[in-house]
Amino acid sequence: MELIRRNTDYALRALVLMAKDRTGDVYVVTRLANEARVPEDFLRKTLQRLDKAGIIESKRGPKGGFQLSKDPARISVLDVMEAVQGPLAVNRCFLKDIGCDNFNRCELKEKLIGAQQDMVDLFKSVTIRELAAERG
Amino acid sequence: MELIRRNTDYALRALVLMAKDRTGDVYVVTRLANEARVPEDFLRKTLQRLDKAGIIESKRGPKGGFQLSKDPARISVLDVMEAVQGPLAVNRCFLKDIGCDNFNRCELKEKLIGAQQDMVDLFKSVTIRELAAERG
DNA sequence: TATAAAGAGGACTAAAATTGTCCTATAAGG
DNA sequence: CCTTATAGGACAATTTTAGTCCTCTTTATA
Ligand code: FES
Ligand code: FES
Repeated sequence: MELIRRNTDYALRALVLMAKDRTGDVYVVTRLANEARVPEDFLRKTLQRLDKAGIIESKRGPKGGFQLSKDPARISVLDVMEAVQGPLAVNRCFLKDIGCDNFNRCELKEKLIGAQQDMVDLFKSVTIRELAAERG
Repeated sequence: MELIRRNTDYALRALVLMAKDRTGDVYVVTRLANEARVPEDFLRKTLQRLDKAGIIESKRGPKGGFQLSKDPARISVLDVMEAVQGPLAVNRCFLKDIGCDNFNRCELKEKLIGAQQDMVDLFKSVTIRELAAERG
């Protein structure tokens, strides 16, 4: 099983493209999609989520597009994952909007919640800047 | 998104039940399923995978059932996850049987593969014994 | 040896999630 | 006011997950 779904993967690729030349430009989805070889409409919907999460900003109209709204060093892979595919949990029980009627009696959860926190921290520590920095 | 699917969750619960009283008993799926409040047939299929992975052993016939074949301290959550739901990867590209035609040129992979290894190590470090030890 | 109690294994299904596509609306520059 | 771009939602195809069911094999024991 993979942790990163297609849409998150696409989002990461687009963000890296944007982070590479920090000209402050606005990027049109058509171009990002071509360069990342990714379905355009799907990418656009995904970028809209990043916009709502405050990771990028959208501008409509001619000369419009998407633009980073943060320093790439301050955008973590976790931020992107959670913006695109929702909260990251080890077990379904630990998701707020699902929950578990057995939570109080459950004997598995302490250790697993610990592991979940470690995992979250792990992906919080990898940033777009680092991804963009690989091989120049 | 959650890392542990239903079948892995069920498997963990069954393993913890087995680990709790180390009488060396053989456990019938009907009983495990009742105690863990889990669908019996589905649990049986899941336990069959644990058997193939060498984590438990099955015995057919009357007085048959499943039995731990290792010390619970030597069964990690990762072992169970991989036995039940296959290899754990950060990105689809990193799964052997899927792969990626862009792998050589890809600029995202180094950091992400590093994170993947950390994640694997993390779940390798949590054992059934620890899960079973919670609250007596 | 007949019977019954288990798991083995595969076919099948239902439901849910993922991964898209498409159409209309809205915003803004020129 | 025309064109370029995103916004947003409805829709569809595919894949995955989760589960059920049926038949077969193994084995203890009456
Ligand atoms: S928290 Fe739900 S069963 Fe453990
Ligand atoms: S390894 Fe497949 S695109 Fe990065």
